Amino acid sequence: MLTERQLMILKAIVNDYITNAEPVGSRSVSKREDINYSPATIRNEMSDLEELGFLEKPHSSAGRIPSQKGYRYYVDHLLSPSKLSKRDMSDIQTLLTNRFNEFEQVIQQAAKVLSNLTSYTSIVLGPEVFESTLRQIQLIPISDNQAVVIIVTDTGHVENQTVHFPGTLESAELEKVVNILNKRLRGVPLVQLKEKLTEEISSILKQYINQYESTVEMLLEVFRTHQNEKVFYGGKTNILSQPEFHDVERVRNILNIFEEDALVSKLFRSDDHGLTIKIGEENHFEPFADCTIITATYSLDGKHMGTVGILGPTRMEYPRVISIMDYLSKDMTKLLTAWYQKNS
Amino acid sequence: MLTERQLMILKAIVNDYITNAEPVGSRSVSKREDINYSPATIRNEMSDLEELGFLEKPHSSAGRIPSQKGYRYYVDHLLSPSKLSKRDMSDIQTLLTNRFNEFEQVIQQAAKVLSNLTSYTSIVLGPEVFESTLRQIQLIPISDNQAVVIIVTDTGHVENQTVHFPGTLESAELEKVVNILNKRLRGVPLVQLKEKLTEEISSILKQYINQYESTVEMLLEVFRTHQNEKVFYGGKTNILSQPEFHDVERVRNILNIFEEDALVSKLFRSDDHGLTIKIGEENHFEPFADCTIITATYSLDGKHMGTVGILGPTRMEYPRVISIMDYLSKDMTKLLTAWYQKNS
DNA sequence: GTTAGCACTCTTAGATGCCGAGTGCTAAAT
DNA sequence: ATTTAGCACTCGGCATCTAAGAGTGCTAAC
Repeated sequence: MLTERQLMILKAIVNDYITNAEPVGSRSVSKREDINYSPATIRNEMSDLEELGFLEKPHSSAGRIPSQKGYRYYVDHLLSPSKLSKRDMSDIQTLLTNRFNEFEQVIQQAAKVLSNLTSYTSIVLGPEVFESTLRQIQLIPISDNQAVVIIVTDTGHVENQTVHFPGTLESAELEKVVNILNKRLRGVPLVQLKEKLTEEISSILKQYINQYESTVEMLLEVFRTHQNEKVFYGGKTNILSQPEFHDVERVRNILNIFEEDALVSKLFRSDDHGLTIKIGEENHFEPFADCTIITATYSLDGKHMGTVGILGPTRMEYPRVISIMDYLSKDMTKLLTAWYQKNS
Repeated sequence: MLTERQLMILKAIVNDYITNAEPVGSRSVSKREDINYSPATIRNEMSDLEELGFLEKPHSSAGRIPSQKGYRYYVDHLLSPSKLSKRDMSDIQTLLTNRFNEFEQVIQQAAKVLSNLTSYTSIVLGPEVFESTLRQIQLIPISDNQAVVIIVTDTGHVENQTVHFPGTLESAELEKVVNILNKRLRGVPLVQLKEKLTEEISSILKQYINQYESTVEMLLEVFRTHQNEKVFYGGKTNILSQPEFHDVERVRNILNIFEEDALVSKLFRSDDHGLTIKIGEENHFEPFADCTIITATYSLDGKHMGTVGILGPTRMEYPRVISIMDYLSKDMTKLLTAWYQKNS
């Protein structure tokens, strides 16, 4: 168990290191207003804190920096959540009062605001596909042998896809197909579409449609392509302005990750409601060994919808970022609810 | 006018510098098999070439490196186009034999192949909006007050957009609107849609549709949002592996540009048929002051469609990149033509 | 016209030494 | 029993110096 004084010192060191990015020495700790001990006393405590694993030394005659365990303890027990500044709040509000037609625009905006406010990199995941269900499906022929399939989900997400198309299918038949699909598939989760198609629909289609085989094949093709949830970024290169990421090689590794949306989506998805903080190796991902990821979820009727995330150095402005993320994710939930009521 | 020998030397220096990224000295030039002069002679010639502006010295006792003018001369007069290796050709072919439904998939793939083969960053611009015309427009209501508008262009590009929608419009009326639009707007360049709508269509709609005002407004909204041509990237971070871009600040400037598709599209668009090479300041864009951009266009029936581009250091493997770009752009044209014939 | 020779320049890498920040320990002060 | 002052010690960072090496430019000889 840490003593009161050790807590004060640990907190002081983390705060100091977060803002200055430089090892903190005993002298500078002892100079703080709320701490009235001599450097020597601080030194002894720091030595103990190091032994306990909360601090570490870059080298023998430097100050101390927080270890991963130190950050973790700080986040769990020491952190005093900062009040959002008026400015920050109004920035977020501005974003959310913008007119928008598609929910994606909000998500996009959210990513932008988040990275601007924090100067870290933001990642916002759109509604997760496997959660959403089909609201409507449409087939529009655009040439002799091509058609566009439009899928609208219950979350208002619209997706289109061009497919090869049995040219011989007549428009009357086509309409029949669309009607059957809409009747039978409305409300079905996207991930189950394929299954449902083979099990139920295909036999029904057989009754009504001549070209049923090629039609089913086409639909399978549509449903197969696993529609990944979209990923939106803000401030991809912000990480470059952090002093600990001045090494080109390391930066490259991280930037490359952003090119693979599927991977990013896996790394950042969070299913916990509320805030999740993963520090350094807690991410279980080598390139993020000295990064912290903070995620929060936004939801609809208590149903988890998507994730907003921040990627920064472990030396992150935790209090500020946490407040911002909390505020933003809650506002997104509100906005989403309002939007959904209006358009459902 | 440069002498034969000066040409040889200039060429040798550029080639050497391109591969080794280090200033070239007189000794190493004189060691080349095709050059049989002593270092001293080479030195004199190099001194002359410097005076003429084709070479420069990083500092007084280093070798020479090509100046921008030197690269330009090299590209214009000295460059011997390299035969594509079997391997490269087959890589490109593989890409182009992939099945694909949308032309965008080819473009995406092209960007990937291009960056893989060259290890520079590739930028491929999709068909330019202001060139393409409307083939078909569709309106699909998806809720009481929302609809999806689908626009299909003559190039097979499909675009969807969600709009607010006068809820009172009945489906019979809706159909009428769609019919009128398709009849009147087919073949009209996308950029002229707005104009055409206000000048012609709106009065026609007035005759048939009750809710004509809000409908026109909605359509204007759709046509207003300038649908930017899409930009596809390959190897965004490749630039980081070039030794001349090991400075984080400069790299950041360049990477940030990639976040603004509109800007990239402006910088890389090329209207010339064939290959364009812009070296350093020829780009008239400060962050690209030591970059070379090579672009080539792909087309359809001789009509310019889009651009493939490469961004690398001025010290670029010109012969190889040029061959690859030439080959790829021609193949894309071929593929596009075939695809278009099949699907028009 | 070409080249060998040589003095000169300038970068780079290592070595050296010093400064300052910071520690750890001990012994004195509270 | 804490706390603190004092002091020796450590180590990175910085500036200075040196030697090596690569390359040039000039001159004089071929």
